[in-house]
Amino acid sequence: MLADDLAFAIAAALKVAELPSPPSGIEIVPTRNREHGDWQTNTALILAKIVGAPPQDVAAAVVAALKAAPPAHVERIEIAGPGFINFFLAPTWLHDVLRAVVATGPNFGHGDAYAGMRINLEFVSANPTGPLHAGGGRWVAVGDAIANLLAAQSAEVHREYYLNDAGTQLDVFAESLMARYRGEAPPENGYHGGYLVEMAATMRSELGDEVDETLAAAWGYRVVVDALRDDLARIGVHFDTWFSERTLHERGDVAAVLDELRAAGHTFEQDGAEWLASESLGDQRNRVLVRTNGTTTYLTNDLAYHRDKLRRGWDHLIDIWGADHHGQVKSLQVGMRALGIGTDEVPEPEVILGQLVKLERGGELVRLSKRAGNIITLADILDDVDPDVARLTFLLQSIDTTLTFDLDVVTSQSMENPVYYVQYAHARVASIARRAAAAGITRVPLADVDLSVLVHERELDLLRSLAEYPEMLRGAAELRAPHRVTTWVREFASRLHGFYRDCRVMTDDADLTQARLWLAESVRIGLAGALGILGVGAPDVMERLATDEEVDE
RNA sequence: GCGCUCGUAGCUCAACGGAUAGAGCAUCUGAUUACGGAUCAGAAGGUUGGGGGUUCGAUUCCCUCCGAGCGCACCA
Repeated sequence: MLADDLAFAIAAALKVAELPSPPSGIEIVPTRNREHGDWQTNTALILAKIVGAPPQDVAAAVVAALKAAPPAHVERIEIAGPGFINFFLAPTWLHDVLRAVVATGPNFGHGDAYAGMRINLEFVSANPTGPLHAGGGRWVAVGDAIANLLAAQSAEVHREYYLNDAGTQLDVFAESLMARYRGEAPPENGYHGGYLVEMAATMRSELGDEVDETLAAAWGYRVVVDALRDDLARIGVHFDTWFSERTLHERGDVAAVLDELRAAGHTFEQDGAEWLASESLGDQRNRVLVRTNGTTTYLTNDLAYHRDKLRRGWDHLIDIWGADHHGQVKSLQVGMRALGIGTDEVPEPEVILGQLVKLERGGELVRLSKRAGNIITLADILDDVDPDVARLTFLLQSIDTTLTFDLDVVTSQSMENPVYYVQYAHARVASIARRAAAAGITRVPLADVDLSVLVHERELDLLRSLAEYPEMLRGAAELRAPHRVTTWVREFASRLHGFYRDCRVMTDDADLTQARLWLAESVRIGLAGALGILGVGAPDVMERLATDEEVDE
């Protein structure tokens, strides 16, 4: 790609100018402002400090050497601002981009930043005590997209769901289910959701009138897990492993972890409980490992769980958690360190924290609590909107920001969702191809097409977006920021719509038609690729909106 | 009180430490005998919460203050 050519040329120029090769911090990137050319580098600004010369002088020396052996496509090189070196390129460099997109196909933009890395990505992992709530959809969409991003950088990615099926929450759940089964109200601290009433009725019809608590717990657990799986399937997310916490207890993994922590001298007894001396390791405070009643805490079990993931061969562990769990991050990492994990070879678990979702309806905040029972589930959302709409809505903004999910806007006014804007772009491109085929116009091999006719700003903008796509994907993967893909694809779709408006593909000019058909094909690849990362469909046709008149009839 | 995260246009949000901070919505003004108008073009809108600091350069990094969300269990 061009960036490599420029980097190579700059490195060579530095040698000629007898300047040191710069350390990290140099960038060779597309300009944001067209007036500054097509690509820019801050090489001279970085080097100036090292060699103790004015940036302008350093830039002048580099540019002189560059001009002696200009990289391909470069028409003009300028020094501007505090010492930027700006490259003005012939449009031919973008025609190369088009060829690269078509040659690579669906995997265009993918990289190898994480080649050889075996990543276990755990996300959602909602307690099996009820249906997924609407806000949890954020982790479904974000987790799946991050998995796609990592895989696009050649990592082997394993999607995992952790079922907390051994704790007291499940007991409380079973008690609540039994209470409903007997026609009573759930216990004070139990689950009051209406779904338990329905479940209890189903249980009675399936299992009869002689159900005891043990049977109810087993049956309820199975039903809830099946429901979780179904909801996830509806939105198109598949987990490779559903890991049961019970396994850890049954196999003795939890006991083994405790023994190791004791042997390493990281535990102590106090107030009848056994503690992890985590404060001395950097945690906010010490944490209980074994309660007074002899049972282990969530932390102890989680340590055993994460170590199991490593033992299963995953060398990089990533958890996606809601911000309400941020207090546990340090405990987990410090605990793993106490187990001797968290070395240079084996990094400690990485935790991606995401801010919570705020649900609104009619401008009013909707308070959600699985226990209180006033839940709005992900299934409720999917009853009203297409999974694509739900997914993109969750992927519109950075996970560092609180997401306000307005149920009225997303459902009743769903046509305003940007997903349609982007999908429409894809449908338009597909439509062009259909029209061409219907008119008997077929694309000749790309090698035989003269792309130099693609000089319209609309055309070049599309190709510029495609040129930036690989670097955008890499950055989104590294930052675990799928919303960057959303931002990119919205911009790209906007450029397609602009192109569509100003540039007719099929004209009497056969050469131009061929070039634009191939441009359309490269755009299709880019749109489909980005939407694929996001887990959003790229339809060839879209149902026409009903007009007001049609609605009236 | 302590900790984590956040604060950008009227609203919702973008912006690898880079040049003149960008989109959408809302507001105003325009565009369609053509490949799907679910579209496009333009205008207006900003002291990036306040104040310091580092840097050639700060929305971005550091300190401090203000404000918001979330944590601070022998629940998960």
